Amino acid sequence: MRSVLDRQLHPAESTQTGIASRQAVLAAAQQLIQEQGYAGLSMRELARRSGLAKATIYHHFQDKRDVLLSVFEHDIRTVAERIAEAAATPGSHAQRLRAVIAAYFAIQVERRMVILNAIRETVGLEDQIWAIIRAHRDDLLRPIMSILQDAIAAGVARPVNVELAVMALFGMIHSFVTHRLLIDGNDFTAEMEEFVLEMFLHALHIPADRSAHATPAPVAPLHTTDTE
Amino acid sequence: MRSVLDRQLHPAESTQTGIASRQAVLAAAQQLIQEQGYAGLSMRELARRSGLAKATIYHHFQDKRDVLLSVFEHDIRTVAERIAEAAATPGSHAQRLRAVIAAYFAIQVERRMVILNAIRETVGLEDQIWAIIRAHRDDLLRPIMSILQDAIAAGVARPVNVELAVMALFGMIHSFVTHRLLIDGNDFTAEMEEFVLEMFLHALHIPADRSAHATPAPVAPLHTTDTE
Amino acid sequence: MRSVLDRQLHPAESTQTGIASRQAVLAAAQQLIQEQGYAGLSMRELARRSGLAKATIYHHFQDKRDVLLSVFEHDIRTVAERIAEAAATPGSHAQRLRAVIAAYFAIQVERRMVILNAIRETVGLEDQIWAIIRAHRDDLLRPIMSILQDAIAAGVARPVNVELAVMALFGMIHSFVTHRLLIDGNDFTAEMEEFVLEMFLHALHIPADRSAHATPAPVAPLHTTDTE
Amino acid sequence: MRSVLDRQLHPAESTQTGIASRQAVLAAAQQLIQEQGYAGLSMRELARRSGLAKATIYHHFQDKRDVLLSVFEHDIRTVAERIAEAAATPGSHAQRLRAVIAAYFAIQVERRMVILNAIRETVGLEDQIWAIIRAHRDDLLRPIMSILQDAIAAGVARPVNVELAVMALFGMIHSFVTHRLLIDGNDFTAEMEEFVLEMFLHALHIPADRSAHATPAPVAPLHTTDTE
DNA sequence: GATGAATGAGTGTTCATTCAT
DNA sequence: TATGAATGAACACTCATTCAT
Repeated sequence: MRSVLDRQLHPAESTQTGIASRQAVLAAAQQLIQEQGYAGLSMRELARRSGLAKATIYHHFQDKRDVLLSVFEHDIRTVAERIAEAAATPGSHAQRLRAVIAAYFAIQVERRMVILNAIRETVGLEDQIWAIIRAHRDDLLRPIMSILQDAIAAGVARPVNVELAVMALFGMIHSFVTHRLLIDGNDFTAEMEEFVLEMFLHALHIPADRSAHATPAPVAPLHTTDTE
Repeated sequence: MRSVLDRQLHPAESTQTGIASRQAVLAAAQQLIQEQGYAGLSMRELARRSGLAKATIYHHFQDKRDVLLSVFEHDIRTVAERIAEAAATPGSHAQRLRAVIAAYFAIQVERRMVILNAIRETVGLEDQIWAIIRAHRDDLLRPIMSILQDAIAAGVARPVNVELAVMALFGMIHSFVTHRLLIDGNDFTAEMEEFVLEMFLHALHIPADRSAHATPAPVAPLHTTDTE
Repeated sequence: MRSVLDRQLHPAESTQTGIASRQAVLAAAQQLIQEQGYAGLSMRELARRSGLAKATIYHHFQDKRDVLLSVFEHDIRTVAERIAEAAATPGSHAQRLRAVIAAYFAIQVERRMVILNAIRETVGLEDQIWAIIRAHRDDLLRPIMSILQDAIAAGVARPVNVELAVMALFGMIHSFVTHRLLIDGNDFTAEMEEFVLEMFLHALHIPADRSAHATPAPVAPLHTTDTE
Repeated sequence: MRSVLDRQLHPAESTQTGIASRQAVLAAAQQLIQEQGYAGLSMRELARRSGLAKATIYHHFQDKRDVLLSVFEHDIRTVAERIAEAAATPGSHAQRLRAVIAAYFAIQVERRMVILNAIRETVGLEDQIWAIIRAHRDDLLRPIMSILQDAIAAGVARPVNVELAVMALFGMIHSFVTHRLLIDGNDFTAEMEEFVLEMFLHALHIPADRSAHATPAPVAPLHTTDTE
């Protein structure tokens, strides 16, 4: 009966099968949310997909909210990891930003869902979701903010509010991802990545570094347990 | 029974009271969506708020989808009008962009809903919503694209894909609006508007024009019929 | 959608079929409660018995609480009527008390449920049930209290707190009814009635009047609409 | 797995902790029933309160029915003890009746539940509950019946069916307790006790004995194991 | 144009109980 | 003795929609 709201339990106490069931639910939930949005997450369907009885889900999670929050937290954490990884790419500021942008693009497209923007669906849940977001927002933004701070300190970028700059960067990416997923459908990812990078570099006066394209870290599918 | 999908009917056939009822439904729907998101739009509540019986709503709309689509179309049209209005502000390119940004910010905040991003909630409706968006996307983007094209033609801005640039601009704004509405709550609108404008101008190499702040067109509440 | 909590609607507005359905639900509910107690009143079963769909019940009643309260109020009102009727029997004080006792015995046995005592089952409902009980308690007690006041004024009975005396009378009857219904099963009603009357008359020093047995008013089944 | 229905097991087989667990369950059950009525006794909550796992309860009791019946039997036994104790008060018949009435009042109020009347909630359980009641009814009634028989034999009371008389007495008390607990809330216990005693004495023509108020035996909380 | 009545399918959640360990 | 895991059946209630009037 581990839950997002109940973290004091040590994770090793659960039996092997117990953990497996719990993760089966989370995996099914993640998949359902990707396919049908938050509103599409019905406990009935979740039970069907996870291969468990409805009542069994309630053995592992307090309620639907708890499932949702667990998925949400796991996801935001995974995204933060991916971004941090990409930001750690060696190379020039431009190269590192390119890697970050590519990674974030990849994650968003891969999941058909934009975490930060998808919040709006979850009206009655907002209070608890805020807490999770506030707790992880820094992890999400910090690696990129660091790059910008470095660049500014090095005199390579003009001085700006780096937090706002990163938010602006995320916004641009969201916009293109949404467009690609919902409107156009064609894959102009490479082109869009290039455009976003260029806009961002120009906005901050960072010189483009076209000598070599940084190879973005390969993006593993979410909810794989091997990286945890 | 006029509906979005049923436009061949001539508009004069409805009685005075008929039109009034239809608009009462639309107004109630718009209000409900703002308050509770798309998922919060239940026919029961819609009936209660509009003062009509549930069955009566089905006289004016084919089904819930039809109500949703009607609201959606009306809204996107209103937003397009506001943007066009703001883009028509006389002044330098920078001033006009400032007006556009301010207007878009105002609309989004005013409604607690970001149209383009909110689409994701409406899985299953997407097909029909796409049609509406595709039909109106140009109206939304064109006025701002024009400004950029002018600026580029005048040698004031560097040459870029103007469509992508406008999408990037919208994305940045969405990002800040979301943050303000859901995470922070404090009103840093002025600061954020300034930041977005500055980022965008720098990204396009458009010289800032601080001689005078363009006064954005006053934003009327949506769903007022007087402007139609 | 008339409900206990929603009395301002004028009763004539409902259609004939609407009223019929509402009463079918109330009748089924009354029957179920008799058979299985308050806890046995499931909406599922209520739908089955009343021949309506579950959702239809919610068209006529706000929720289960509303059904329960409606039945409860109707019942307590009916009991009050029966008692008032019996108390109006012409004859000596002893005769009238005998009539009242017989009537109350009959009602309780007929229904397998003792209203005033059965309250205890309805823990979470108590607040609203209290309101109904307080509103009707006087109607229940007053007719019998009148008999006692008359008897006291006439010097026939010793002076006592008549309200407490009537409560004591009800308590004795409940005790015997419970015993008969749940423990013994045999019908000693006549004997028990006689015993209760005798105890009560002695307790108040009212001389027994054995000249003629008052014929108790015939007890019609509850929930018949002809008396409303 | 000792249970009410399974008495052939020799009591010494249980370990010390086993007995403790069993009684923890009974104590929690008793408390839950007091607070929420019979319907409020859920195995889940029972597990939580008793500090045991749900499955463990099934080691000590066959099923929920068994728990209920065990509590019920323990309670009725305790009540019988208290009454016998009070009836053994030395003094006149009136004094002993006063002691009995006070004791019974105290028990009922203390528990917010009237055993004999509360049965009605437990439809479907009735068959087994009857058995318990029949087995203990005599223990409950006999001490008071004895007082009356003494009084009649001594020519102090008029001759009546003493069993019915005691049932009538219990009924009066239940009525006042119910009223106090559910309707009025104020504590008129002393006044009500006096009234009941007076009614009963008059009903049986037992002379009141106001020389000294018998001090009722102090009422210990139920489910204490020290008195067993 | 308007509505009360009605409904099947679905919502999330709790129930008492079983079983392998 | 003890328990985590699991479950089918039930729970009260809401959904968007239809239809006769």
